[in-house]
Amino acid sequence: MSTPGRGLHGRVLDSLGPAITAGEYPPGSILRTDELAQHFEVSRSVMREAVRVLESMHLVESRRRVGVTVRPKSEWNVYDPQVIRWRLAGADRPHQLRSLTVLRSAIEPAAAGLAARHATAEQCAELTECALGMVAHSRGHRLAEYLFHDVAFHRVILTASGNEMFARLGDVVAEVLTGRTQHEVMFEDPDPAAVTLHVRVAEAVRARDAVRAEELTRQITVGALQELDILAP
Amino acid sequence: MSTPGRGLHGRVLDSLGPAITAGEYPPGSILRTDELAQHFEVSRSVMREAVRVLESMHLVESRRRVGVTVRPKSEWNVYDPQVIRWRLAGADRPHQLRSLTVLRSAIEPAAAGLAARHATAEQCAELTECALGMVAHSRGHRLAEYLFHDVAFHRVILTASGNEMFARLGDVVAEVLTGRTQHEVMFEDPDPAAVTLHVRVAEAVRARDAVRAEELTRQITVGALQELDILAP
DNA sequence: TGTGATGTATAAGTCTGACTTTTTGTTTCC
DNA sequence: GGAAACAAAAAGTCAGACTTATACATCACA
Repeated sequence: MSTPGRGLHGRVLDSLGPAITAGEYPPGSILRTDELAQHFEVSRSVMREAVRVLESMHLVESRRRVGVTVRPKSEWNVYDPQVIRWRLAGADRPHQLRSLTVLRSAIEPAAAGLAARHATAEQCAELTECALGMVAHSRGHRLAEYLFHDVAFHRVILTASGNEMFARLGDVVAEVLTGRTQHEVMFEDPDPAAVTLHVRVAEAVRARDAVRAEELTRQITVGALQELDILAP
Repeated sequence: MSTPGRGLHGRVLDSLGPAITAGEYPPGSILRTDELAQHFEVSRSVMREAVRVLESMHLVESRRRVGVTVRPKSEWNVYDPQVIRWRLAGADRPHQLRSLTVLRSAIEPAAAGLAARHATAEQCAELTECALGMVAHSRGHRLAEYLFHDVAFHRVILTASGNEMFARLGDVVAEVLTGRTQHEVMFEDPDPAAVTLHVRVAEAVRARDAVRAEELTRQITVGALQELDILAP
């Protein structure tokens, strides 16, 4: 997914990023560019580029005569899609998944309300199509196809809200939904109630009923939260 | 604010970042590292580091034999504090301010609800202190002091929610509130109703009344949205 | 003994030049 | 007209020399 191996510095990041976000180098740890460059068998310039990227994510801080120090978790740019992906791939995946689901439950109802006001006719059609796709694949262990339409549905909602900040959370939601299907338990077919809710949200948006779209979406996110509570109470 | 002039590459970013986010180089524009390096009078290595950072923000994409192309706005990492700052300093400041205020109105009520459940005794005390500070400076054009306590109040709420994603929006909210006071109109003393609402939110959190804290915070954010509508309908 | 000035080692920061690799666009040839 | 070979362009990589800021230790002086 995304951009794998865009140069040497990218491969260094794919290795160092997850290590830092996983807490392998605890906050306050001091790294030295030269040592890192040796360890990853790259030149200093490549290593410096990688460090610059980590610095822009507020994962590390580079200071003269000191080295590259790992910053406390509370300062990380946790909205950076790359950071999110690293953390979801690491040990605190459950914790991260919960944080993001709580975020979803705040954002998506509001987005749905706005979508009901601003969605274009085309977006309404897409929404209905996605919902129907979910229905069509909600039985018989067609999880991959179901997920595809589920992700598309939420992306359309977020985009149709007309708010760029909401729209950019599409990747995050996709990551959460995908993660839930792939790594977490999802033995059985999706909850029929959830499927129905999606269909009704699509209807509400098409009917320009902002209040109903918001409330129904809230029910979807509440369901997602409950699902987490069942898995890790 | 933040980290001004952390090296040569930082100064290049301070110049190039705002230019790109302001649309000075429209999406699809092609820049060349060597030319940029000449233009900014820095070495290629410094320029490359700057480009790497812009790349990690998804502002540009670097491809061999092509150059550094500016990505469409829809792909930018709009949650990156640096990007937010650049955009707030640029021409589409009003648009950005509106997006962020809508985001606030989705996040903060939810955060307040969680804060009512999870806030420590110390955080409750801080909250009350902030609210009282707002009251104390709500008259007589003491805008700077009022702002200080306002920002602190919202930071505590977001932190006390216990959700790291919410907590990291503290800087964004601070930026919005500061921007409102500094650049936008705020001739008169703050709205007394808003001040009262903050006091009542503090009370609700202390009383562990999540529903009330959420509802009162919603009223604060609704007020913020209305304020924007009055300024730019 | 404490405090301020001085010195020094260290690691990041910067620059330069040469070389490699990928990719695009053209040209050639069947 | 299409495929294959070619050439040029720009990013990517590397190595080495030099600069600069700064933490820390040392020493002098009060």
